[in-house]
Order: sequence, then C-alpha cells, then structure tokens
Amino acid sequence: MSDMRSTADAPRSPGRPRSLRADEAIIEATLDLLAEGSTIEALSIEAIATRAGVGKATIYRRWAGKDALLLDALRRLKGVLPQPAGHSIRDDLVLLVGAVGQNVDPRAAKIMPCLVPAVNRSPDQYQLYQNIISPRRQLMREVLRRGIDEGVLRADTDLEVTMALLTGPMLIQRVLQWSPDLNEVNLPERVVDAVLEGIRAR
Amino acid sequence: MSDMRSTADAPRSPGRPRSLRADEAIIEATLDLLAEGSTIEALSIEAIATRAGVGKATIYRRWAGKDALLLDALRRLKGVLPQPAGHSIRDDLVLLVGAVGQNVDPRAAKIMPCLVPAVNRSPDQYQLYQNIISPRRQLMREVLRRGIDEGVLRADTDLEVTMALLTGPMLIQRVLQWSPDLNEVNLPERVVDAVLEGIRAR
DNA sequence: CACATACGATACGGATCCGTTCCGTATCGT
DNA sequence: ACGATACGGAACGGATCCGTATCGTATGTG
Repeated sequence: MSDMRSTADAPRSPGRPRSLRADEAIIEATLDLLAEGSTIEALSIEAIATRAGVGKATIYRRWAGKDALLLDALRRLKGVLPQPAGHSIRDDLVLLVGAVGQNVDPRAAKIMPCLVPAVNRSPDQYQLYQNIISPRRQLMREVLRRGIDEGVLRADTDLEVTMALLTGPMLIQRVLQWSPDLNEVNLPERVVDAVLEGIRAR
Repeated sequence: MSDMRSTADAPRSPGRPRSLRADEAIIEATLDLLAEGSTIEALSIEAIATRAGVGKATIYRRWAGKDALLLDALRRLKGVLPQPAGHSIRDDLVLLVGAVGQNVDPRAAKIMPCLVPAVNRSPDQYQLYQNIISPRRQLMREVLRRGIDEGVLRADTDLEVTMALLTGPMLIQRVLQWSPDLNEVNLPERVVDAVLEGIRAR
C-alpha cells in the first residue's frame, strides 16, 4: 500500500537517513489543508510541500503521488474506539451514537465531507472508509446483541437496520447539517430514546 | 441570481436571438458530466462546452462563471414532490422515505455525493440545498402531524428528530453506501416500521 | 439590402499544478 | 576524510484550465 519505508527496519543504510520530522510535517500539512476546506482534488502537492516547509522532491521520495499520500494521511484519522461501559444498553448506545463521525482528531469532522465524493469513486478510498467504520459498527452490533440477550431489546430486532437508524441521523447532521433545527449536542440521546421506544401510540 | 435573460420577455432585440438549443445543451452537458462522476471543481467550462457542442464564448455570454452555471443547472434537479395518498400514515411515510435522494432525474442520485463538500463551503449552495429539501421536509412533517392528530402517533413525538430518524438511514445508504449489508429496496419499509414500533422489548 | 447580434471555432496570455532534475548543503556509516 | 543519501529550494517542460478576443458564418429586424 504505502511507499513509506523510511522508518521501517533497515539495518543498513549507506547515506543520510530520512527525516522523521519531514514525514510528520507532510502528513500534518495534508490533514490541515483538508480540514481547512480543501477538497481532495483541489489539494496540490505544491501546497502541501509549502505548508510542511518541505521540498516537493522530499514528498515524491516517499510517496508515488497524491493518492498514496492521501491514503496514508487518512489512516491517521482512524482514532480510538469508544469504550462502552457495559452497564446500561441505552447509555452505551448514546455513547456510540455520539461518537459517530467523531474522533480524537478534531479535524476529522471537517475532513469527512470532503471525502464523500472520493469514497464513491475510488475503491481504495471506499475500502479505507469501510476499514475505519466497520470496527465501530461491530461495537454497536455487540451492544445491540447484548441488549437482546438481556431481554432489553426485542429478539426479532434487525441489527443492520437498527444500526443505520442510530447512525444515519447523526451522520447527516454532522456531515450535511441536514436540518438547522436539530441540536447536535442532545441528538444522540434523543435518537437512542426514539429508536428504543418507537413513535406509535399505545 | 442567474444571468439568463435569453428567453425572457424582450420585445425588441436587434440582432440574432440566442439559441434555446444552446441553453438546453449547456445545462444538460453540465448535469451529464456531474453524473458521470466529475466533482464540482474538476468540472471545467471547456469540457462542458465540448460536450455541449458549443463554443466557450456561448457559455460566457450567458453565465458569469462556473458557479452561476452550476447553480442554474442544479436547480433543474429539484424534481417534483411525491404525493402521499393520505390513507395510511405508515404507507405515506414509506413513500416519503423511499423518495429521499430520489428525483425524476436519475442523474440526481449520482450527483448528490459530489455536492456534499460544496454544500459545506458555499452559502449559495447550502441555500440551494435547503431550498430543495425543505418542501420535502415540510411534507413529511405534515404527515407526522396528521399521525398525531389521528392518534396513530404519540402526541409528544419530536417531529424534527423523527424526520432525521426516517431520512438519515436512507441518505447515508444512498449517498455513502454506508453498509454493504443493507438492501436499498426494502429499506424504507424497514426503517418506517422500526421507527414506528421501536426496538425495546415489551 | 443593411445592420445587429449570436453562433462554433480557434487562439491567446496568464495562472496553476504535475513530476523531474539539478543545485549547494546537511547528516549518516565506514 | 569519504561516499552515499537526504535535505530545502529553485527551475524546468508539459499539461490543463481560465476568461477574453477575434475569426468567418448564420439568423434575426427594419
């Protein structure tokens, strides 16, 4: 995948080793520019190099081109998985729903919309996207299954649809600002409660 | 907004009138290129002109630049509102949920993802987006309110959250292909039923 | 017919970016 | 010290696109 072998195990290297600072600066510059609103194709190697305080050659020495660099940079955004407490199904779901589109890196939320077109066009990017979200999906699936086992949720609950039900509202609001009338802060709670109780009168 | 005055009421026009075919061809070429996967900024006036079989000057005679042309072209995608039958609340919701991200123009579904970054960056585009979806939101809101009036839905239902609950899953699946395990065809039904009944055991 | 304007086509100068190549310098192993 | 490699910086040829201008031609009005 990556052409980055600069930091790998290389017992012998005749000349000057590659700068770790440069590696870091290039990746950081890439993410910064994306977070500032640059779309993927508006992003230029020259801009990245300037922002990183690095020569273009230094970038091309490490990556084959923009795509390879981008894949490496985006991997950095994966972040850590949230940790459900395991006591209350509802609270665990609220935690997971609140974590949708959230990461340790605050730039992630701003970068995500810029990737939507790419995800649909490039199989590599789609794969990367699925790699990032599938552990989170798995986590939510386990909480739901636990809910069924504990008898809190109905046994015939469709897990995949339920996950889309929990994730969708959060995602369209964070990525699209779908409705100006929704409060992003308490949305996770409201979504989870609505999904749990349903809206049919009874 | 638009510089298109070619077809407007112009009682006197000394020279040769503007070609209506050119107007149409330019708009169609723009939508075609977007539907084929070109993102907004990858879209070039030159490509549009070539595709439309038109000189660049013919485009610049009508629009000030790419942005103005795009706004006019996207307005074409608005499509017609779905018409709820008004009998069953559930069936009306299934219809509306199924219409999320759907239009008379089949290109709309492919174009939408390309617009996500622009919607977050350009106030004009965000406004256009809201103008397109707000009538549909209103329609759904009315159906939900009818449900409350008829006693089918609980009186304390939060309409805005419910609409996000119904729309979100459809949108992330159509735009992002969020989960490979979801069937887009019966998703509207499943979503509506899940939202109606909830998943809590009782 | 004369006139005004639009048409498609082509060319232009300017800008941006690509990926490569070359500087002179810096930093490693031997 | 020396060879090897990396560094930041600068320049390159080629490509694409912008927005404008200018062809000769087509199509309207009076």
